[in-house]
Amino acid sequence: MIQAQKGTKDILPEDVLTWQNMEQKANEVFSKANFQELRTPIFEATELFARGVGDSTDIVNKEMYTFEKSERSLTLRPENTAGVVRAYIEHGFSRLPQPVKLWYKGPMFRYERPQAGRQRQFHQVGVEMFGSAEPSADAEVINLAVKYLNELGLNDLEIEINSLGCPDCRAKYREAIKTVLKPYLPELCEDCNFRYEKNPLRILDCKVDSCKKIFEKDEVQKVILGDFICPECKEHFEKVKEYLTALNIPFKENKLLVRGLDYYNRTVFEIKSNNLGSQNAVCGGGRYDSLVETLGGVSTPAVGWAMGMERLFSLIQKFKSKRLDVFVVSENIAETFKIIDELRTNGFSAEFDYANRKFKKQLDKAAKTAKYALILMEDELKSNTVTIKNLDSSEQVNVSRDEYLSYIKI
RNA sequence: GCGGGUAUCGUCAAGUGGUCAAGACCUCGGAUUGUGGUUCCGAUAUGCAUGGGUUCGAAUCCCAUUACCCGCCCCA
Repeated sequence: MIQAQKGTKDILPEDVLTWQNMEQKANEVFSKANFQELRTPIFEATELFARGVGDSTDIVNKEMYTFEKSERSLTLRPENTAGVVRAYIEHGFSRLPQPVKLWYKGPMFRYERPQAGRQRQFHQVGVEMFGSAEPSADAEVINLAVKYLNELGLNDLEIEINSLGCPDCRAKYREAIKTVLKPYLPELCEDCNFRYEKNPLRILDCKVDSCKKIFEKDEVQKVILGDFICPECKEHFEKVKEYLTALNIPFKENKLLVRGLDYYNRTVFEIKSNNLGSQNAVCGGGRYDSLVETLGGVSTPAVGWAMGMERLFSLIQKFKSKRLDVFVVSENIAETFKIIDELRTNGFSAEFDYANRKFKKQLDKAAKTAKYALILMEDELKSNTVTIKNLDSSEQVNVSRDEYLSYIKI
């Protein structure tokens, strides 16, 4: 027996309505803000992700689905920002009126050990905004995330924001952290020692208790809470917060929030839920002003985010599939087809029994699945009528074939 | 990559070495052949993830493998 592969899942018919709702709401919310959908390929050149996402990240280092085909190295997209940026450059979007505002949805692939809220094939919906370095762009994009979540009925999620500063101030911060933590290196965990060299900012993300204790020391706190960011970055951040406040969006500043992808600068943010288990982020994003240039385009500021749709799915209220409008009960297949076609053409959902069951069984099935039973047995056929039975009220009428449609009220 | 857990019908499950592997839901058939969702009756795993072993005897014990779940890491 061949099964779905580890970390992949079938989205079953019973869940599809809920998924369609997530997609439709995305379209509605983003369209209203004049964001347009962009659909990029599922696979891209491996190099795009190596350069775009950053080769110090786990995503690029150990989680990519990479394969060779006719001497090219290709990779199933592990995220979509790099692909969107590639398309932006390739189609000369920099010549379009700026900002260029895009959104996307679709499957992403990461080779990880699956667990709650983490699959190997998963879906993201995301928003990217190019060409504005203004804090209003950051706020707009966060605003859209919140609007979208609200539309899905999620109102009590925690929003955390932070500013990583620009490359200059980040370098200063990195050095300050390295200096203050240096004496504690032997006490920090193995991972932290590794991070110390590779990405010192991420040390502060560590969940090991003994490490956390060290971060609580006064001198470390002083560095963490200290104002390392330059005046320009600080002003940008202050404006973002001002706009969020104006939008009535509650947020928490989290100085420890550092995102795992290399391309972020200045504003970063996450939206979390307590109902997700250990993978608790539904949304993550931030500003990435250097990525377009890194990938070969003209220097273009940008900001965006992505949400995990499976995580969203587990939080939102599920839709139940609709009851069928009409079930045709008959033993004459040819006449049934005529009626069925007429019903569907007139906007009703309609079905009949394909198994040649007896009258009683057919009505039984109608009662279980539909709002109306349309009876088309010998008597009706003879008199050129149909019997419409309301299966909730049990009322039924016998009416002519010309006017029965008006007796079906949905 | 590391740690923990679980695997019995489409689904949820009982079963802890010895009669034909409970039960429930779903599905299907029937209760004298044109009026239902209730009820009643019946059907449905020679099979207990797979492969070995122990034993007179194994779903039940042992070993290996595989799959899935959960946590770490990382991320959405």
